[in-house]
Amino acid sequence: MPGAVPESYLTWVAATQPTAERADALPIYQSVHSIPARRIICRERDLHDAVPVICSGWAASVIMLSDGSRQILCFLLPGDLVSTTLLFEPRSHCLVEAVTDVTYGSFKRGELKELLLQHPSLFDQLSRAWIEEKERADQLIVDLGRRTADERIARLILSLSDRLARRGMTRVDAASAIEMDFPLRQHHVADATGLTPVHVSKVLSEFRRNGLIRISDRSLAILDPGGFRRIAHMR
Amino acid sequence: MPGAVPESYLTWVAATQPTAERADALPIYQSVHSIPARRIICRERDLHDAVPVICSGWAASVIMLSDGSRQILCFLLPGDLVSTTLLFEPRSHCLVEAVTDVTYGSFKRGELKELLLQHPSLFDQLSRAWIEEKERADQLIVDLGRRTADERIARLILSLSDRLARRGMTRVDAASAIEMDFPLRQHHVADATGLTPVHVSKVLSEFRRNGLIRISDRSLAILDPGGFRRIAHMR
DNA sequence: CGGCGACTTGAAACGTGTCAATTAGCGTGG
DNA sequence: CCACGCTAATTGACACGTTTCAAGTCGCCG
Repeated sequence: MPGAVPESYLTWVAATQPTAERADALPIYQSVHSIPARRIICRERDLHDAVPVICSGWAASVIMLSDGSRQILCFLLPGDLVSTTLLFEPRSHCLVEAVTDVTYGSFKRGELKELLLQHPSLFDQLSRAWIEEKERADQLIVDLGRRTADERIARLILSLSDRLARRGMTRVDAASAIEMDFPLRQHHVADATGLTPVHVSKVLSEFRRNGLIRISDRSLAILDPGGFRRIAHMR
Repeated sequence: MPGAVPESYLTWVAATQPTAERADALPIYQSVHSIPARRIICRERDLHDAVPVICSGWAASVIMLSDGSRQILCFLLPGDLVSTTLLFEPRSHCLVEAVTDVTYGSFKRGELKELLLQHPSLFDQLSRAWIEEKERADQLIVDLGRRTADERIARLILSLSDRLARRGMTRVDAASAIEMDFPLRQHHVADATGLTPVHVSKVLSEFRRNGLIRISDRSLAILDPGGFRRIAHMR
């Protein structure tokens, strides 16, 4: 069960339940919650003694500025810990917001900490989550600091499609186009890439005109993965 | 001894040496190294079984792009772990480069991991380092995504001055100007803020013209801390 | 039917990048 | 001692990418 999908919450459960009980009997979760789209899961400076893990749906961690502009730090997909720092301190330093309807489970921090010290495999898994979280943050820094709007947007889409693929949440069709659910509004893309919604619209239109992607009805297809990756990486 | 200076390597030593031995007898370090300015401390994809901690001097972790441009992820000051991810995996995903002459000590990862599990206080200290590293990365994301050149540069300077102040490495003069050593070249500032060296020069000149800062001989003074902070935060 | 949010499109403004010329400082070697 | 070449920094003119502003479409829901 574990292994192939490092970020899956099933993996978390498997690691904390070495007796191989079923994933749907989740005594490790303190509780499971449902949140409708656009609602806030936790506020910055809120205190929580529980660590949320996304079970279904998409969410975003966001930092708000005093002038009303927003920066999305990362999108949270099913299986993601909301933030590894929440394992160590109860205060979240950013807002977590549901993009779609979301369900999430919560670990009690205290219990988790004990388990952590007892189960080396869980410890390793946590380290991997930490490393991955940090590497994504660093990549975003490079994207925002040194890449054009086209590159930023293409890389956001590709990074999401890679993360979804690892969860088995993408389809590849006959023409080898990669298709996935894509619930983000253009303002989400703008907030994540440091651009304006207007410019995001222009870039996506350009991508569409060039036959690179197709977007319809909250789903996105990468029609030319090779060409799209080329746009994403090179200057 | 510990407490007040969370990032100081003295703190690290104190925590790993609860018998209160002197900091200059460092059996915990596998070794201590000296590196001249501009030289590389570790390369991306290098493997290391040791975790470096800066003892003196400034360094930078850098990501290089294929077109030759660079993004600095963070500056490393005395007492900083080069990266908390190195505690968990031997592969560094970015370049670490000495800005000034640097000395650094190395922990053996294996030994450190054992100590970590035995000493809860060391564990807490590590969590704090981790949280701080992540918060700085997230702030940089916001700066690069949502702030102007003036703001980015002012915030870089202020963040460095705050970190130095916590180490007792700043002076405050009669006119309450904050003074510090500032070994960065303008291209370092450019690589850290996602700007070009030319534009950095223009912004710094503007700051100087407005009496906000003074730069001379590798040292920087914030002449008007209030005004400077105002530029840094507000729109 | 009216209103609202998401998206599109075009024109103009603005911030930052690029290019080029110039100066200053510094270590090296003749 | 000076000439040389190097790197760092400065400055101005211009180009380019992105933002801002505005108007307009479309689909959806009350």
